Amino acid sequence: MVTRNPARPGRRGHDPESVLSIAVSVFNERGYDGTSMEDLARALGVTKSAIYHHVPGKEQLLARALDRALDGLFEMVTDPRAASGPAIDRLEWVVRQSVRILVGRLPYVTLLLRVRGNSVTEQAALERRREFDRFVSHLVKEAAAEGGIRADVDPALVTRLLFGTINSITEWYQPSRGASADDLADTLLTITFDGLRSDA
Amino acid sequence: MVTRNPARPGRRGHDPESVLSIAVSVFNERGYDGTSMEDLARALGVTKSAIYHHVPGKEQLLARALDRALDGLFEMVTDPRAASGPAIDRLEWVVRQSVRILVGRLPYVTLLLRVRGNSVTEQAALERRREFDRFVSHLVKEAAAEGGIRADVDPALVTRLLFGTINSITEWYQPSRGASADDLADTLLTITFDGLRSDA
DNA sequence: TTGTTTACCGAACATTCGGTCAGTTGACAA
DNA sequence: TTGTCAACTGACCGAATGTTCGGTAAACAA
Repeated sequence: MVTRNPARPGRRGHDPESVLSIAVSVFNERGYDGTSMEDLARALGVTKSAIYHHVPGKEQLLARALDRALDGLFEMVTDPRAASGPAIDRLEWVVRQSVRILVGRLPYVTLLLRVRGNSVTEQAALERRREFDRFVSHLVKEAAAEGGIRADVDPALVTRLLFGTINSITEWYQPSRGASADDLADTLLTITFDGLRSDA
Repeated sequence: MVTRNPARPGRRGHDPESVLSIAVSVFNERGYDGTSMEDLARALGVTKSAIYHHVPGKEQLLARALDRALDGLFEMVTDPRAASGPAIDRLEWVVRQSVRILVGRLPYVTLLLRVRGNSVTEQAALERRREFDRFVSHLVKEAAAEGGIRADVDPALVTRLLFGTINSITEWYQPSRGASADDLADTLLTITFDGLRSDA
């Protein structure tokens, strides 16, 4: 049996992992459709054809990246901390955890949020994402029913705006500069749960 | 002098305006780079070459659409209602007005928010958008300095999250179903200014 | 009926696209 | 030194891309 050797023989250079991570960063700069295999090759410092030695093709590159984002989100759905306790507390945990995943897997989540369903790969990712949205939406409804969040706003609308706020982080966040994931989550929860206005 | 006659002679069919509006809706479905001139032709019910009778090319179509969104935003910057009074009130007005423009020019603003700078056209649009962001950012700083919004959060971060929330509306809003622009702005302001939590 | 204006078609264009393949290069182990 | 394995090159393919152009069809005015 051939086990993958970490220090394998042969020429050293790229492997599927490094190709993926560089490809995703280019996808996020120029957009998936706006990125050619030539663009990727240039960013990798190799020829176009070399990419096919590591990865079956462009769309597989996208599929692997999207799975990486979605797998993170679905770990949350099955976590016991999302299943018991007051809904408002579970919602807070899900929000905080979402920010953590978004920051921890920033390039992959960024790519996911820009998918529009142009291929079967993208449509499958969209469907998984919708499933996550339903999970969160249900949680917000519970929090509203338990009186944890204000009763004068539509829970479905709250869900959209709340996760719109979270997802917008991908538009500007840079891991090097700025706050950590936890600090960011703190600020976001303060604003969304207690409001911007002073006093209140 | 030749004035453009509204009921002009000749074969009736598309004009630059109808081409633009249909093109933008296709751009938003498939993404600008993911849309071919064939796609546009199919949506218009004509041949590829017919499009060039109305519009100089694909990129000009994008440029005109982006200007339509940006012109709306900059009308706000020069409005006297954004220049006098307590900063918190001006901020509230700008937020409400932003939602109105976003809803009123939904397809154009949606397109603008997805631009990443792949061409000079896109770069120019990004620069105008950054200028608008600076205007809003300054307003939030004023509101913080005047004590209108809470002092324990970074104004720059507040700006990003606040407009992240607003811009996320483009991800789901459908003019036919759901709330009007003003109702939507009311809910958004309630949540962002007073918070989700009940009581408070 | 004729002339003018506008909208459009169909064929072709140069270029770029994602992808294939046979062969070469370089690092390590034996 | 030789063999092996992975990484890579360069030439190439068919299809799709945005755009051009010469000619045509339809609506209106005269």
